[in-house]
Amino acid sequence: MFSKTEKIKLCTFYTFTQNIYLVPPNDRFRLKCDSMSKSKALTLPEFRKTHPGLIKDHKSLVDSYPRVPITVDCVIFGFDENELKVLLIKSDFEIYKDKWSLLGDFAGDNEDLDDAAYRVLKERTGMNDVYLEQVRAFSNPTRHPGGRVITIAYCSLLNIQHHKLKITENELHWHSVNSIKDMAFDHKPILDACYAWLQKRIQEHPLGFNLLPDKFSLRELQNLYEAILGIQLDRRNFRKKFFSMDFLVDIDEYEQDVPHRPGKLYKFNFEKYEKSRRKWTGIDFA
Amino acid sequence: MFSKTEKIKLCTFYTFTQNIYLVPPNDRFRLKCDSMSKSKALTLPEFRKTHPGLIKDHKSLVDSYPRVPITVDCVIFGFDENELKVLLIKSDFEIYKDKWSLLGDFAGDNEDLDDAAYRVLKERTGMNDVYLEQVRAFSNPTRHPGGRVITIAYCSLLNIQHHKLKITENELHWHSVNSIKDMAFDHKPILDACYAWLQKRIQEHPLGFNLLPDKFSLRELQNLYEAILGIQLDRRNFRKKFFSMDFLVDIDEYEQDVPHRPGKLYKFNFEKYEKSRRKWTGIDFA
DNA sequence: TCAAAATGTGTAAATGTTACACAATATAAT
DNA sequence: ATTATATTGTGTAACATTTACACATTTTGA
Repeated sequence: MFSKTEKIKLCTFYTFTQNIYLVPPNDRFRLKCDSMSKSKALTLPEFRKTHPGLIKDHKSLVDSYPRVPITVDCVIFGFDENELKVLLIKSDFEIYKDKWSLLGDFAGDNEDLDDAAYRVLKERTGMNDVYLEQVRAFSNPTRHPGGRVITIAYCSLLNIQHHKLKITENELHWHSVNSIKDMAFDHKPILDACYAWLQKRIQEHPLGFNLLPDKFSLRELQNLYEAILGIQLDRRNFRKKFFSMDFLVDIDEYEQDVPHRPGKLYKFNFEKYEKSRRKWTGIDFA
Repeated sequence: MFSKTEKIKLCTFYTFTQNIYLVPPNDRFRLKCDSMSKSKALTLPEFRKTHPGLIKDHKSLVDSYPRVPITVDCVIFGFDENELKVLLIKSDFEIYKDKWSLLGDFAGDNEDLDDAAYRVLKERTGMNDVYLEQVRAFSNPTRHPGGRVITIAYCSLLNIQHHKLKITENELHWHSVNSIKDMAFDHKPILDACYAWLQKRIQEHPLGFNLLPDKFSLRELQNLYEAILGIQLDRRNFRKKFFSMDFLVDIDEYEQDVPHRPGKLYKFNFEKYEKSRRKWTGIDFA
């Protein structure tokens, strides 16, 4: 990873450590043995004791594992009217009538979860070149009224204006993230987790560009950051910062149909970014 | 989350954005439709067309989902002899003879994944007050020779010297993280992912204290950071930084049995940290 | 008593962040 | 055409943080 003798700027290190927080071991991360639900199946150590011969047969071991229905749920974010939006669908379930739920589906028998999430995206939006990243698993045994289902949450970012975007089903709607009160299943906490994840991520990685058109003005970029982070930023400092990163390409075009002086349009230079990324010594947010 | 009108220091924001990187949509996050494995089961949209009546019955819907064996795998880190260590076990499987694997077990029928991971920790180490956090799911259909198994990776940090730590099974051993070449299953990439996760995390959160004894010297703390990040840090600046955070409690004790001037010992003040955390406006790495 | 090894401490230079104001440019209304 | 309106585009000084760096002190062990 890093050579032991290589020095890095403490700056980066410090800036992060200064914001350090810790979840005390007795709080969020406490042992939950007391409240643990008991499984009928043998644990692996038990299995090894009771089936000393079987352990070498990995197929029969796997066959002995309990099996759980697995779904993926996609939190699909878009940016429109200076608001962060999320694509939701009217719940299929009677008990969640009038509630909205995330776009999800079960994982196929031999399907990688990333593939399943891409499949959901493709089926629902028609788009196939979309930012997608796994966030985390939600596994509360009572999270689904139809029985035990584990879901893996994915966060997706797309340009709501993209010409390929086709929301055909009329039960699909974009919702302003801040206006959503409750949802079907545990989808509200899942959305919250993905939103918090996004807020953190766009400060470390230039994910935000996935929400914008190919060409964008700095005002749009700033609006995006302000909307997602829920803060206001100084225009001059914002511009200074992004220009100093030197990944914006001036394409010598201007906004059109705005009732004021039009701003310049830029593209994000992925290639340059990728190259310069490798040069960075020091801490690397891989 | 944040009030729209509330201003935050751009400082924090900038420091992060300057290290922004982006995974181009055509690379790591490209659509994988072409390589997708086909599932025999109907997808949810298909199901809704072919079973318009059934959709309201959530139990039969869930029953129609494919079921997958789920495991948790714990990457248990410790710190000893100025090296980051990980607790591994000799593989149970003939085909992985002489290879090491992570500590894992399947998830019980109605067991939350966090509970399953805590259970593994308790069974293997005897400890129950341990830092544990989910990292992510690994779901490659061919990752397990015994058939399709999805695993959720957890990262755990514990004090290797803790009096409650009891490694009873003699097939368990601590390994220097940097010395591990290959492992059973896909456990090496899982370990790598958790190590990268940890490197990032200890710069944002004071997780590192979980690896140290209750009382520690600043030299130990610095050794910890240097070992995990693989870098060297300036001693004076390191001390200055941690003192300025003001979460270290001087307990007026000193190292013993060291062949040189003994250093002062400190504790980490969790409570003070928790309190001051709430005061922070601006970006919050929740 | 001395050598060895580590602890403990402060400051100046460099860098990064913040706060802030006014001219320039386009549209819309008159 | 002229003017009002709205927004873009730009620089600098004060402040805060980070970095680089050296020597006296304390203990052990020879």
